[in-house]
Amino acid sequence: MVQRSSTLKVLAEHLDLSITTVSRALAGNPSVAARTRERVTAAAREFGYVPNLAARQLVSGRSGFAAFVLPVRGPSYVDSYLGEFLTGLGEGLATHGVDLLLAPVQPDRSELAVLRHVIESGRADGVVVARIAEEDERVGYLRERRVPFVMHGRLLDETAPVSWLDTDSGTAFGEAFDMLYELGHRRFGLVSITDRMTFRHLRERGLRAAIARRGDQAVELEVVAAPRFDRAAAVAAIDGLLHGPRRPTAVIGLFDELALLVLERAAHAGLRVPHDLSVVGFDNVPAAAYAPPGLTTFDACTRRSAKEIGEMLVSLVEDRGGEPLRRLVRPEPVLRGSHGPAPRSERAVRRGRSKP
Amino acid sequence: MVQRSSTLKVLAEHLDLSITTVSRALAGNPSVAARTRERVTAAAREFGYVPNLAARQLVSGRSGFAAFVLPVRGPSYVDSYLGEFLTGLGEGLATHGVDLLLAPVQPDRSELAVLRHVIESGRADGVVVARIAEEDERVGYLRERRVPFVMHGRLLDETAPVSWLDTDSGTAFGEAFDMLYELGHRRFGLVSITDRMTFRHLRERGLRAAIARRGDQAVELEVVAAPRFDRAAAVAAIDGLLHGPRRPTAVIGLFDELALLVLERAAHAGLRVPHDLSVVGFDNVPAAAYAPPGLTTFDACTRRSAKEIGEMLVSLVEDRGGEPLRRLVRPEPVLRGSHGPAPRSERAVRRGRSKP
DNA sequence: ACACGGATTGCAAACGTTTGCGAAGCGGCT
DNA sequence: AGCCGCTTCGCAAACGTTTGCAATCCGTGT
Repeated sequence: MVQRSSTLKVLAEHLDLSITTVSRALAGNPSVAARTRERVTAAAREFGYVPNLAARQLVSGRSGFAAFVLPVRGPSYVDSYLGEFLTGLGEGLATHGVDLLLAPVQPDRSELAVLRHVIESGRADGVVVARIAEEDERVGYLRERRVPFVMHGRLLDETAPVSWLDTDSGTAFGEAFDMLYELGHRRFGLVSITDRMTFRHLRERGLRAAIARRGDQAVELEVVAAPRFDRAAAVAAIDGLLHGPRRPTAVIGLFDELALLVLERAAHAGLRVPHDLSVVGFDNVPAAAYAPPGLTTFDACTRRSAKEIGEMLVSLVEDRGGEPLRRLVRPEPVLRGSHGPAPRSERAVRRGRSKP
Repeated sequence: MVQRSSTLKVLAEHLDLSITTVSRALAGNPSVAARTRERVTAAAREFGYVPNLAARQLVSGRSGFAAFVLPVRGPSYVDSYLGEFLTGLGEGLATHGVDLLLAPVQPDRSELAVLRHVIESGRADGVVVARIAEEDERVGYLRERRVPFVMHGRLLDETAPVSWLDTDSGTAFGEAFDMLYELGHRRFGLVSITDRMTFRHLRERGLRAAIARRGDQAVELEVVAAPRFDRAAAVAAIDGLLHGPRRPTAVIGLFDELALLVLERAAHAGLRVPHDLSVVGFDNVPAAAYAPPGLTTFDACTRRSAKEIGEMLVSLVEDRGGEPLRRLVRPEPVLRGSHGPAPRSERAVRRGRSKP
């Protein structure tokens, strides 16, 4: 074991004081004389005293940890989400002296089992949960167990008394549609996923709501989907969309990774972006800036969001039983080169059809 | 506080046994009767008992944590390093039941101070350190304090008895040179950083060694550098290289971020890659695949490396005082479109000059 | 002289484990 | 009957804190 650092007992003996007084002096308790406090703090500094946090936790019941369960990921991914998220979370927690507990999930265990262990063993005071599924057993457990937690993302049930921060991607998808509609597009494609994540639902809903608001019967929307991390299936779905009978002039990816794939398949099919096809994504991953002609997308502000999530969690842990906290952050549109006016021919066709 | 989960005391009372026996039964101690052990495990399962780890740590002296200090980062970066690294680390630690402690550094504190606190407070049994500087105070502290730790990267002093895993980027840079030389390139540029990180040194050295091995006086190398996260300075340095009197035909970036910037500035200067200029990077960040014509680079295998680092750290913590562990992983070349034969004109000029 | 009150300090319990050592029970042997 | 040894279990200390309560000291007012 690492050579133990100085303890209260050592300090107390050296100062000829009781452990109690030393403890109180360091805690800034006003009942200890100013002179004594000075002696104690001086000695503590000299001895390099740092309190043992396990011991403190045992009596205080607080661990000073916020937990995050490390998602199990496929072999590879074009995604800086995790790094940005954890960086932000760290920023949000740092100011309150809270550390981050990253619990990896062993191959044979479920994410819920890991979460349970972290909580029941008293390792963490609060939890942050990302990638919310429509039926999320983790959320169910945390609520029942009355553990302070904050979700990155929302539940479908808006009335549930839970704390969350979400990027308003529904509205963003609506904005994307409006922008593309103004540019003359009428035939839309959406590349989605089959996984039952709430964000899929919210984004599709946002898009459909915007379409409905417009009230233009000429607007068409074709939705294709593939399992989240199944690249081959996504390629097949996108190719189906691009080579279908009524190829859309504008395709929206549920997130950048899919939109980038659309860019790739479009190039492969000889389609020029944005001349023949407009493409819009969501997230603003780094690669979006590099893929020609530059992917138009929305910045999810992951890092900033995570920072706020950290702060929310801290305040949740401090005053238990308070009202749940909610926060909707507005994603920033990032206009690059992958969107443009609908192809002339299409516009002509449309006009032709709309006045027969 | 979170409602406490069941304790040994509760179990003991319920089973009419002593705490000692219950503890031993759950630990699989053979001195408890088989029948008793069964009763205990059954009750433990029924009560959902999970041992309090703070209490266990207090007596065992082990926290079950590996610590990683969250680097403070600039406002943005094209980098998936952190996410991949932590994912891999999690994988390496998970099988041994070790959790990851991510310590964020408060704005007014140094990274070393955070590390000190984590260690002295007994929060972690071991540490992993990345981004090794030539003079690294963190490493100095950990060695002196005899804390088990593993570095991602190396010290310049090869003889120091410390554990590390590093990607052999020096050799990779040599390979890059050899490949480009075979393609006819003779005038090389290296875009480096001014920060005194050991990997800068190793990569430059690897490149220079390969040049020396070749023993061709016609080979030229111009090195430019900028502070690590200063994009404007990097742009200026690269532009200087590209518009200098003896523009290189091949430019190597110390890492992908710089190589991608070279691609950008080359396009800006009207240079075609790889026709007029070859560019090679290192790391294989996701964006490298998207930036046209595809950045030729080396895969740093971050995730796999991190997994091994996790395993190394675990074995280091288990048997203290063992020999330091070292591991050099060979980076995979990823050949894409950004390298090619040296421009014809250049080759002609070279031939002309070499036989006057 | 005595009581009182405020300032300062210490005692001891508690948090939930692990573990060295001793005790009890019991069967078999002499 | 007495002893031994094995199996099974419990007592109590220890890990390093925090904290309610009591103790001490000292000065002041009556």
